[in-house]
Amino acid sequence: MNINERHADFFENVYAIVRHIPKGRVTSYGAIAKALGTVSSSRMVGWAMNAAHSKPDIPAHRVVNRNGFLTGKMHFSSPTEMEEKLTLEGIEVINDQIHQFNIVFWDPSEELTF
DNA sequence: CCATTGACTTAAG
DNA sequence: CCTTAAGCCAATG
Repeated sequence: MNINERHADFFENVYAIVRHIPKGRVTSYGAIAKALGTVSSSRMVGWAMNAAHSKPDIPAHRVVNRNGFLTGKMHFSSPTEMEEKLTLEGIEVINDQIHQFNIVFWDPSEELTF
């Protein structure tokens, strides 16, 4: 592959996983990064999400940090959009944090059955 | 081109 | 248990 495709591949990988997050479930940046084998590059997952705005069907609202906080809510069209969408999917959000995060958490590894 | 920042996480003190 | 440091790497000034 070309040297220029090296980061794009990572981005596409992130998109693929995020798209596969089941409705009513959430995951974390680190979990995605870990699934890609680059657990230390969890920041790049967040950056990929920022770039994901140009992509359709990317439920970025289902991706939160490892504490279940909606750290990225401010990056949406509306600061409340992320919270609203999660609530509509049956996820309880309290004070910008996902309630029972450990229950609704979705491990990307399950979808690694490519 | 160098410095700073950021939708993160883990480890160490 | 709470606070800091460091690693990560692209983007922006």
